[in-house]
Amino acid sequence: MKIGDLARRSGLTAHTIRYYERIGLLPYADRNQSRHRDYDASILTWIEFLGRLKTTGMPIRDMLRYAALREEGAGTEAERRALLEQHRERVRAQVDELNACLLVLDTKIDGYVETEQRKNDDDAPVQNRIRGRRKPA
Amino acid sequence: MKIGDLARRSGLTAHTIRYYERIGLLPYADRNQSRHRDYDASILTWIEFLGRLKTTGMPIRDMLRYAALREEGAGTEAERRALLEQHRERVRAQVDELNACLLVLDTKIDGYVETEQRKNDDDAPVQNRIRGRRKPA
DNA sequence: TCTTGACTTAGAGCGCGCTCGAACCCGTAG
DNA sequence: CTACGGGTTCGAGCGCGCTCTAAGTCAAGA
Repeated sequence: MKIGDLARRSGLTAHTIRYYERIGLLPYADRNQSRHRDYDASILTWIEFLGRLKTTGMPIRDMLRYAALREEGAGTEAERRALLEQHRERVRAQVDELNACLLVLDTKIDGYVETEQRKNDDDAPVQNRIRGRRKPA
Repeated sequence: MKIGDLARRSGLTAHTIRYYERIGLLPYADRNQSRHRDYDASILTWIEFLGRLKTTGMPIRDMLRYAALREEGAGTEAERRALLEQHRERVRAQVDELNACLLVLDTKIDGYVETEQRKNDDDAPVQNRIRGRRKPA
């Protein structure tokens, strides 16, 4: 598979794939006789996993640490596991924080909903004007 | 309240507070006779809300839009509400995505746990060597 | 009076994660 | 043969969100 194909299949750009290889996030790719990168489909699994790490906010320097352990191969599993477990805790905390923010957003939005309702009340005929908040019938 | 106090109470740096004022995220602050910014405690509520928007990944340009509507005052509630509702949907999607990533992380970590167990099996005395994966008794 | 320290402004600099441009090299279709 | 649509390397540039420096002002305490 050439870099363009991998780009299409991975969702990254060829530029980004080269960049990732340059910094060590992707292993140095085999080249064909034209010195073009020639990928095995298995790289897609790794790119997808990197995407998960990225989505969950892991900085590239941490991904690099993980990638380096992976390159080292057997014997680094315990450290890789520890890295992922730490990261998992951070992500869980992040989810909790986002959920807390969602509650605040809900409250704020409810406030605007009530503003809207008061506005509708003011527009309504006199016999419907009752003090305070109220659902339309 | 002076900028240093606000910094301590808000968790932002004085630099960042001035930066936020410069770009319009914070309203232009009143100055005392020494041209120093003099804040009312109510600004803390707004800063805290900005923090929520930031935590949930809203880019500054979008916060600016919301801040501008807020400055405009009455009559902009519907648009502010719409902004927040759109943002809430994005945050919900983000939470879903993170939870999906957490599942993947769990799976990956489980893989390493099993690697570790196999390693322990190999270290164990012969009578405990049973083929395949297995919990310690 | 003098020192200290927090404030002011304008503008430069930085770390991150790409993103792109320049100049060049191939292989294939017309 | 030539044009084109990929690929290559190296290095510069960019958008974001701060972060910091320089040079100066001001008020309060020793």
